[in-house]
Amino acid sequence: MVTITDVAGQAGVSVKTVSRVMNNYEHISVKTRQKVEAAMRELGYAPKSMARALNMSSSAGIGILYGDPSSGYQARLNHALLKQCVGAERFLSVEYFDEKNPDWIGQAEAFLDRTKVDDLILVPPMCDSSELHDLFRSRQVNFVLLSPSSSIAGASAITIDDRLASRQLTENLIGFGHQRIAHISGRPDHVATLLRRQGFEEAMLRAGLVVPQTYIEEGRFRFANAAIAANKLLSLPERPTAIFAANDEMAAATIMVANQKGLRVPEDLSVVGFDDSLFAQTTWPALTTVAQPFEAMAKAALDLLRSPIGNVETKSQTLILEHQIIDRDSVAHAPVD
Amino acid sequence: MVTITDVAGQAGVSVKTVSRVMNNYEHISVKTRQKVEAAMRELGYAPKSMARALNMSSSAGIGILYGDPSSGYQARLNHALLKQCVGAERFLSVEYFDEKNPDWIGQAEAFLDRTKVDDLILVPPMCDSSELHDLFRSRQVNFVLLSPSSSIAGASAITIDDRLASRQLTENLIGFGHQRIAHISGRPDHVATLLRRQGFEEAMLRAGLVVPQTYIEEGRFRFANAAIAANKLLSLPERPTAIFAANDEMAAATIMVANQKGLRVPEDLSVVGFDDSLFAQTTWPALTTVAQPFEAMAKAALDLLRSPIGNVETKSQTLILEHQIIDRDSVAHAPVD
DNA sequence: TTGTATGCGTTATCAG
DNA sequence: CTGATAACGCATACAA
Repeated sequence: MVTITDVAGQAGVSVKTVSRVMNNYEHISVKTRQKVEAAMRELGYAPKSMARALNMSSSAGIGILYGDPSSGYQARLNHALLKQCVGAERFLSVEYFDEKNPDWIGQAEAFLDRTKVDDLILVPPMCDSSELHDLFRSRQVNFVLLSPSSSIAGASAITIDDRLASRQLTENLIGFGHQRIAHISGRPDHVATLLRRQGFEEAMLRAGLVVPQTYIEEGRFRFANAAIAANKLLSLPERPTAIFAANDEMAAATIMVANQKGLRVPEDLSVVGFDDSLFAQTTWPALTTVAQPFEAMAKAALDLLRSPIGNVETKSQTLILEHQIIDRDSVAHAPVD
Repeated sequence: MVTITDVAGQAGVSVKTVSRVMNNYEHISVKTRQKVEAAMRELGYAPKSMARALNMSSSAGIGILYGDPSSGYQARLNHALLKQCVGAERFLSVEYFDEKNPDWIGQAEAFLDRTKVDDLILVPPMCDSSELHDLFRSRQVNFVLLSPSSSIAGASAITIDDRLASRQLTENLIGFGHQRIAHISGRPDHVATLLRRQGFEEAMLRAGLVVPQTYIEEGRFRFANAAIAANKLLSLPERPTAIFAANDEMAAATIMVANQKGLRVPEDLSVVGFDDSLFAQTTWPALTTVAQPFEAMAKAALDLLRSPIGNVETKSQTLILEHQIIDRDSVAHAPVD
């Protein structure tokens, strides 16, 4: 096992200097830094989080409470976080948080006691519980919210602009000449649902396009519900030429229904989704959608967490990260009647 | 923060004695033990796992190295493992293992040094590297293999019977009167690919059914490749009435292609997949497939790990867990010509 | 800009 | 059966 002392020896410097390099201290000569970094590489040195945690009197762990085990969102977020953690010499304590168990506080306390993490990342729906916020504050643990419903005073949050993204996606469709655009929305109890729908309507309004009542159907973010919704939409006398589904899973359902009805995508019907999930690439044609910047979110989360909680009056910022519209093959010019 | 020293002071004994009590050592007087336990309770003492790990150079962590971040397999496995860990007072150290970085040994050593786990769970493709096995053995870390290519001497493994499952799935199809059954296989470098194909052929052989060369296409486990394969299959003069895809993703592609060609599933074409992944439930009709027993696998893995490595001659068992055929809606009686 | 000495909370050694 | 003291690997006053 190679320790910091070995590296110091190899580089011909003291352990403290090596420590400085690792924690990228300010005042250090470039030459020394390079020497140390070379030594670390040669020896294949990896700092031990345990030892480090010991004298920093806080575990290097970052806790993350997730609720929905089946969501690809979580898997991708974890992956991004994991990669960041390696670079930051930290580790992830992932915890399944049973949403159905009403005693959220109890679950959270048990988790804290067990893992001793003092940094937490909260995703929906846990990120919206003020009881949880209070608990964490009283126990002095830092936390950042990912895509919370609303910004919480005194808590940092990271999100993307769902509404803007949806508007852009819709404008994209409009740019292709579409005028009859329908929307399949998500679960009514989810903020993103509202935001995405608003973005859609905003784009339509700006373009002077009308959205008939019948052009908005609820899909609850689920494949099965969306299939029913798409069926209704595509059976309308004035059939839409494009459908914006509030997530990829529902967009996939839409494509499938279109196929069943003998409609070609994108020639007869353009479809866009949201999330850039696995579905977006495993559907044919591949889906035009919007990607959340998981890597950036993970990095931002770690950065936000790094700044110590300090005084309660601490500046708590809400970061709005840039999303990305992914153009693939599910959109084409509106068919001429 | 209350430390072992505080407890020692309160109980009027030495720190070592407290340590002994915590690790329930043999030779200790009942009276002393009670004194110490009382002190621990009064002070609300909780041992710091970090300090312990530092000294013992081993943590309560279970390491798991995963390669493919996009696989739903990993997410489901992690979830199952996580739930088991909570009950067992252990924790999971999930690590992304860059398959493309050729220095597997280096990566693994760094991980071991950093986390000090001495229990490891290996999934494909890492589970098949004998270099890795040697490393772990030399460092005295326990490991269990999940679905390895072949059983490794001196290593415990957990798997399901891919061949049997495939045979049953195929027999299921045959039971519905299908005779012209085609197969879309996986990546040629993956064992499961071979096993699943063998199971398929075995069932056909037993039923006295022939499998023309043209009825086997390679899909590489990927949606896009499978779509091409399905297209070929469904364009054959003697079109198959059923297709067994070696995983759900490819089965989903098959259904999509069928739809595009105006074929109804399952009326005109029956389709089965493998894995019971997200795709199985988000395809229409829902897929008949085989489910891996993730919960049982996780439990078995922890059990196997619990038994100490002890002597090298230790019994290393290979557990073959029961899979489950999930009957959904993608299979129907063969159409009459 | 860099090095020396000390401590973090726990377990292990080896003596009593 | 029990206790003083040295590790474990790293960070940080304090000094140079």
